[in-house]
Amino acid sequence: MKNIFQDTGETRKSTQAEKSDRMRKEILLAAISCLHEFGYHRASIKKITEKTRFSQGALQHHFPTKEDLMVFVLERLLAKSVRLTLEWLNEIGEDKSRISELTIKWWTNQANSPEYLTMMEILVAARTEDTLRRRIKPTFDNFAKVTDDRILAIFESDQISQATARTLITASRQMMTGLITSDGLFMREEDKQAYIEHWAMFLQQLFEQRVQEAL
Amino acid sequence: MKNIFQDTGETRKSTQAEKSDRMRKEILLAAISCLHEFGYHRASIKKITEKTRFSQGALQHHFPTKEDLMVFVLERLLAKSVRLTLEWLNEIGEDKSRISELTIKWWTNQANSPEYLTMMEILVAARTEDTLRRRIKPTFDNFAKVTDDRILAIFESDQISQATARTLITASRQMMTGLITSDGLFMREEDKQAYIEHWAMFLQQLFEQRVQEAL
DNA sequence: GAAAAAAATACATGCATATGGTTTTTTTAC
DNA sequence: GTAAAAAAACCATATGCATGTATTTTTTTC
Repeated sequence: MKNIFQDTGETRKSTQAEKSDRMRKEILLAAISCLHEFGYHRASIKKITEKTRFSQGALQHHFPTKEDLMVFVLERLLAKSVRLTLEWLNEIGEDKSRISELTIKWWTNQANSPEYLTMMEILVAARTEDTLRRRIKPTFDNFAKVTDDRILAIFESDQISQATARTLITASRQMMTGLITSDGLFMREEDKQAYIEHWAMFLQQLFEQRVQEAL
Repeated sequence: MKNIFQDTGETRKSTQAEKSDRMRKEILLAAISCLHEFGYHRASIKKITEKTRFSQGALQHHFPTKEDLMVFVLERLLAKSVRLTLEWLNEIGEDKSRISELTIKWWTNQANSPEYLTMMEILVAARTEDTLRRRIKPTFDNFAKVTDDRILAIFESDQISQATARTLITASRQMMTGLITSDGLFMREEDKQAYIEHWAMFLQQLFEQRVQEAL
């Protein structure tokens, strides 16, 4: 809990809360690293602990169960993803001729990153872990709603229909998800990059209704 | 191994080989069921065994390690998927006005099936399990090559370029993969269906170069 | 009926989660 | 400033499960 006396004029910071925050941050980074390296089930509490300066007991003081930690990790990662995605959508709204460039950027900065893979690991596990799935559902519903609203707002008075814009943007994200979790496993990095670039160019032309030349 | 005496005139069948085959088939079904229900890591040898009429020792006589079994399951599933996908591509080649209908069919019969989810479970696990990944790589490379060749052949002399056709078809598959493993976790079945139908209609119009009206 | 293969049984090993109690550090109150 | 209280961190361990091995029994094949 934050120090509620912070704005009473006192210069003294809440050391305990600070330490706690720093520890949770360090645990978060260690957990992401392990999930990315070992996958959900082989990312054990022990391995995560070993990547921090702390003991297993200390970690389990903050997160009594592994599921608690995983929910925390997913919420943090998804919050960041929401922020970046909204910024990204705003950039598209400002200048729709940059869709191609921005799609490639989203791939490079988001989809093709350890953090995104980490989210996928947790999500895939959540399919078969009922309580985990129930706990992260609200976070995800919020992500879906917030981004969806923004897409609708951005393409409100556009040539392209809102439904089409939504389908294309959603399809792009899902496609990249598929590309990192399965199809991309055996592809070379440069082939994935080339594929994304082709897709991005294609999207640009669709949004500009110049598809005749594209085909 | 098949009985090499089958065509010597003897009516007696190779009982042992037959039993062995039937057993592997039963194990395959049990493994798919467990992978679908529990995910890769919680689908234990014990649980799989309990879904068959056999003992754990019997199963481990056929598949000494869990990885051996997983490789077998993936190879069988992927072989079936290759067969269905080639049939599907042929249908598209025969009548390109059915792309919309056939895309929905591929979703219903393939992507949105327990077998496909099972493959995804193994694939996601393979990202972080090095030896498993190495063992299934050839199978996957073959899938990629065979389907790619067929796509190129089908769109050889088409209005739409081969590269574009390949990108769209690959994107469709990757998108569906993303839809079942992550994005779709919290979507209602009918919303996923509606989404796919919109995408399918969209694809159809792209392939027929009537995108102007679609937007 | 003997040899080989398949199937069942029992078990050893290792790891992962989570729990209980203990020590240390930090905060609060006098 | 110091003592009590609370929080954080640590340590040891119980419990359970999963994999894989070794041995025995049954079935099949020749």
